[in-house]
Amino acid sequence: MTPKSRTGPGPRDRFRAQVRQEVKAAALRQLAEGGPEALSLNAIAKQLGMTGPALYRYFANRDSLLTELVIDAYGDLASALARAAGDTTGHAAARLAAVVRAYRDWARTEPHRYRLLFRAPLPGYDAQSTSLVDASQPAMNVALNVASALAASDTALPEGSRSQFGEWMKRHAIEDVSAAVAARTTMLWAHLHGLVSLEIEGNFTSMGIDPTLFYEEEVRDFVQWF
Amino acid sequence: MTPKSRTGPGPRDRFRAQVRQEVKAAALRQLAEGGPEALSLNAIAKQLGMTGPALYRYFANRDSLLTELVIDAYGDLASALARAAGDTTGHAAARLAAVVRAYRDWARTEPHRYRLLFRAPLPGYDAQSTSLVDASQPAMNVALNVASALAASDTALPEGSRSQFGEWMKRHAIEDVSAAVAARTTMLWAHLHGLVSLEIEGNFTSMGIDPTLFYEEEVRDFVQWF
DNA sequence: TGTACATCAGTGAACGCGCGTTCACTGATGTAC
DNA sequence: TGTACATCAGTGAACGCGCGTTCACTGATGTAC
Repeated sequence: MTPKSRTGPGPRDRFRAQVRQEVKAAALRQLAEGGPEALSLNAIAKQLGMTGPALYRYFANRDSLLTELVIDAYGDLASALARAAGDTTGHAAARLAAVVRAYRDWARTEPHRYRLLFRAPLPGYDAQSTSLVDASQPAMNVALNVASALAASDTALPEGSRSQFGEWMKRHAIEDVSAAVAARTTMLWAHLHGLVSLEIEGNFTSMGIDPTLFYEEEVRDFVQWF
Repeated sequence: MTPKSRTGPGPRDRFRAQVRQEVKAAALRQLAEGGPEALSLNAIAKQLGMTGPALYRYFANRDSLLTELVIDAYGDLASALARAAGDTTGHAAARLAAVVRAYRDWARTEPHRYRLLFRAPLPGYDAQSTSLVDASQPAMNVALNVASALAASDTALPEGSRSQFGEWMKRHAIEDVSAAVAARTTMLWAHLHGLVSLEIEGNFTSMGIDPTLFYEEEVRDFVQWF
């Protein structure tokens, strides 16, 4: 039952919201140190000077905390990409390059959150649930829009792919993007994901190689494709 | 102290070797079901009808079992790639395509082992230790050799990359491969890793898209690069 | 060939630890009259 | 403005579980003479 006449959150609500944020911040600190399986409610509580059960006032259980972290991370990534796209003026290719670099930079700055997004974090945790797939959409949309500006006309694409991407776009209400651009952007994303995940796991470092040039090459390849 | 005059393993040695294999097989079964953090010595022992401490007769500890699984997996992947390269006759591009498909197929058949290779499996486990980097080399060599057959002449490559890859090859005693081919093959590998890891985590499935065509495109792109 | 001995696979108990989660409760805080 | 009440954050104990690892031991197996 809500209070008689009240608009906006009361002091208790604000307190709740703030503690929720602190819990999430502590959780991220743990992820940064120990990987997804190191996320422990008891340890988080201890870090905040509370006992374990207190957290159940703020999150239903461990999985919903994890889910919220994933959704936050998707939102954060999308913001970073959108900022890069918006900050850059000039040719669409330059904007795409900025988005690509922003993708890489975000992952390098917060590798633990990147891992949270793109690998099944825990046994039994469904990383492809509808809500999570939806949460990933905004970031993808940034890339799609910039890519669309690069290639107005619909280029060649095998019929199978055309219909598959067409369905996908219809399902996510994506308009003003051709199936060819969607397919090509997905491929770009896969390429970037390959580079980024090898980079943050230290594979290039152990080879003694700086992957920076690879990212620039991606952009050139992408542009030439149309 | 070794027995007086004996060549080859005795019955006890053979028994040991067999149990070791059974332990590893049980471990892989567990990985297939629960992910890397689900690998439990006690659970493995139970599956083999033994008690936990018995495993310490066969492996020093959990980490060395894990390491052995990783090394086995690298060997297995290298075999699969070499088989694909050897089975295919004809133009070098066809052989490369076969290797690419073999890479994908191996990952699809054994996603849990693929994950074991290309992500930091556990907090505190050093996936980039020297022995593991060495173990990964044979698989890379298969790709390098096939790629080399495709492009004999040394094409353009930024100076920074040229020297970095030159050093890398010197360190791993890789000969008859140009720095440009090494760089390009590394890029191909990163691309494939991106596709494969998204595929085995279910990202394409959740998009309703069959990534098969993407792999074929990789090969075409690679060949055209020279 | 038979017997004594060394080897070593496997057990069972124990150590110390951490996990997520539930439950009944205390005590402070904000709210309504 | 003051008092009674409802709300609800947080505690502490408990449940049941699993983990890796050590240790002293039993008992079977292979080996040497």
